[in-house]
Amino acid sequence: MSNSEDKPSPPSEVYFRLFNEIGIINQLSSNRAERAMPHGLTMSQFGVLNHFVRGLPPKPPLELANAFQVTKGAMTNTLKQLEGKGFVQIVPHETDKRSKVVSISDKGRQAHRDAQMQLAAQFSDFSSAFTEEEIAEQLPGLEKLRIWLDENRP
Amino acid sequence: MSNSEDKPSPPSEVYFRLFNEIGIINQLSSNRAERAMPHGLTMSQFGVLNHFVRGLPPKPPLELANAFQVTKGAMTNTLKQLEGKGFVQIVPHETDKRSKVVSISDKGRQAHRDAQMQLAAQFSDFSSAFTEEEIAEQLPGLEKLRIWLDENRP
DNA sequence: CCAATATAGTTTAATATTAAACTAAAAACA
DNA sequence: TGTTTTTAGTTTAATATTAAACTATATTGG
Repeated sequence: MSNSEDKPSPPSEVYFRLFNEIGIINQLSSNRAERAMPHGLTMSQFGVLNHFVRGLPPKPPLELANAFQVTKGAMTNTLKQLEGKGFVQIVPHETDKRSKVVSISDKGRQAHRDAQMQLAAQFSDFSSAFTEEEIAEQLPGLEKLRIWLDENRP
Repeated sequence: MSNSEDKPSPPSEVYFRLFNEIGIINQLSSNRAERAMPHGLTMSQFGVLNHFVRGLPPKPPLELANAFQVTKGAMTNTLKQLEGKGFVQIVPHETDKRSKVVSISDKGRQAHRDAQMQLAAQFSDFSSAFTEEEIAEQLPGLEKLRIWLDENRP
């Protein structure tokens, strides 16, 4: 819809198109994913559950904020919601009284499983349309971009 | 940061990682781009200017909302800002009195040029790190994804 | 040891966005 | 033709997010 012209591009055009495509894919896929979320989870909340489900150890809110590249205030809000639903525990840090430690609860793990089921259903047509190999081919290039952008934040 | 484990993935894991990588790249690149924006432009506002600068003809707000996949209300807001800055004109539709027609102004074209300059500067280190060929290789795969997701919105 | 500075988390005000209600005009249809 | 239903745009209330101010604790450096 937005643009499919074949004009000879000025040099920087290729970079622009890269981020444009990625932006559109992100919007379309996020829209899909959000519709699938159970338990009134937002994508931000799901992201936190996912983080811990992947085996990463309990950690303070600030580390989570950094990992997800949001402000401390945003993470305060996200964690408040998750705690309210009983999906995470938040306890004082043992030695540093300024800090806290967040960990996932059994209820949180179950909610994450539910969410994964819904996601799989919501994206079943997608996974029929694209083979795993086809997708896997894209990953290294994207990872390289992601790593560079992460390590060279302005 | 978020995850670099090498466990044997369950089938759907590849798809998940695809959208995860894309989400992170989008966030990092949007962050960069937003910092570069002059004239108090948001990315949404820049998107509208960019649309018209690419030679697309004047069109009603609803078509813009659809093109950018935002609600009519969001587009009302974006256009109000752009009109306030004098970067677009909004006139009544000739025949359909419910509708309006949006077009870019000379001031809007200049603002877009300014923005492009700033963007080029903000991403100069990126374009040093990745050749055009390298990026161009990624585009067809991404386009295919974008087109499928666009044509198969749930 | 104490004062200055840095850090973790919360709160506040502002903003962009969405879904839904609303208004006005056009299209369908009977 | 006149009534019903769609459609274009705006407005409203709710929410997620950010930047900045603020509080409490930790660290650093005389």
